[in-house]
Amino acid sequence: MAKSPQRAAGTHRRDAQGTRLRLLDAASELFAERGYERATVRDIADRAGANQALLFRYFGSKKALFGEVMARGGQEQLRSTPAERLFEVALRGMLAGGGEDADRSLEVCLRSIGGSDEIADALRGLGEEYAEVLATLSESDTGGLRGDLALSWLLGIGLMRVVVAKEPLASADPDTVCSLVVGALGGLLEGLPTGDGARRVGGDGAGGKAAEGRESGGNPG
Amino acid sequence: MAKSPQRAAGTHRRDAQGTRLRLLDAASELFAERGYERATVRDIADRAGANQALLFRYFGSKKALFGEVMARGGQEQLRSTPAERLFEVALRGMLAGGGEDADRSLEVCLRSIGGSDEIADALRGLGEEYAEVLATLSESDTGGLRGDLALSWLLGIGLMRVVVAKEPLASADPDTVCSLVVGALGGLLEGLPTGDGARRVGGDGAGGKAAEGRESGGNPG
DNA sequence: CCCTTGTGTAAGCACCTGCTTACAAACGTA
DNA sequence: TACGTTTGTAAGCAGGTGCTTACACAAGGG
Repeated sequence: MAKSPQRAAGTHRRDAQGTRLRLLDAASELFAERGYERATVRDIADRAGANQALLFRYFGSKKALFGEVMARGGQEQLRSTPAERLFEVALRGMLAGGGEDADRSLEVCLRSIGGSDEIADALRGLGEEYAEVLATLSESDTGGLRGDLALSWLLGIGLMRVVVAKEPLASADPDTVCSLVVGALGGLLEGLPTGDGARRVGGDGAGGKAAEGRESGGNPG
Repeated sequence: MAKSPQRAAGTHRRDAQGTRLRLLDAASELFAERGYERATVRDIADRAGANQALLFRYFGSKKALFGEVMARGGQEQLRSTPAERLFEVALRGMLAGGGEDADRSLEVCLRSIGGSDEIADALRGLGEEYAEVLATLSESDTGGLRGDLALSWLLGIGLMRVVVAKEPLASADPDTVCSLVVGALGGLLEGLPTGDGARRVGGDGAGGKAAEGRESGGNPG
């Protein structure tokens, strides 16, 4: 997987850029799977099929490698998505789980929380950018707080679903989850559209009625 | 603080129960402050004013100590609080932060997430009980999922406020936060009352209007 | 007094961590 | 071929971890 094609068997071709990239990919995977602390440089180098000394030659330290991993992914989604769709896109990305080239930055953060203060700083930095965009969806003077609360829910859902694997959330249908969350969040961020998946909510009882109540209540836009 | 009173200066009285309790308290504090991994047995023993060998004599292993810490606190709140008030009580407890004898179990979980799979199991176990109660607040067939989503928000808020310290959420007024969250959550858990703090939401814009829309929409009780 | 039992203590063990160093093998060039 | 540079490798270092062991002190009883 993700192995350089011009790699003969037995003999090692010298390809600095290639091994650097393989190290970056392996680090991205392992950070997402185990978090910063539990992903050791030996494991990362092993998965990349490289020696750990190369890791330090190319990146200097484990923390610097973590920084490059976080800087690589994560922010394209943030900039290529319009504000009113950012929440649903991020939520769906998290619900879809670790696909081939999915953005696992949030997952990395979630699993690395306890690691060190610098990791918390990194998550705060990424959170600033998301929350800042989300805050624009409310015209209230508590817009910043509302953006934080929306982001909190996003991360909390990722926490329970991806990290803790709590049922029934862990294997719930992404459409259903997205619908419930986006519907309830309409009360916080009035600029949030109901979106694609926010319409069909499987078979729902009285709760769905309340969500629809917000819709019929009129979207002040 | 929390030191046995019959402890003379200089001379050490032999009090197994006392040191056991001091170890338990120190562990509770340090697990909450740093999470499971970063709280070392040496630090715990030091804070308790005891030798780390005693820690292993009394508890067997670090994981067993963690288990006793988690088992001690945490569940009284769960059982002494009626379902429809559980969310707000837990949220307010988390917003209030680590008071004297506050229940920091959730905080411990949040900071220990990445630690090991057993820690995730512990959090899942605690989450089961909370989500199970919250699920009773919806009569929908997606009640379990709704309970999980509410719990996710609770933990996400704790994550961003206590661990990440993201502003403006970190220093936001608990009443305001509680009001916004409980209001928005009314769309998910129709059995959730607006509660004490869910009424006065400072100066709010159109978002509050939507929340009121749910109220006037009628609570199908 | 000696002896046994329970409590507290220091030193150490085996292992793992991030990181470094000395060296071998593959190139490019002359 | 011979040389220097770049890439890859194995071994090791200093420090920290959970946990153990050997031992010193305080009781209580004969």
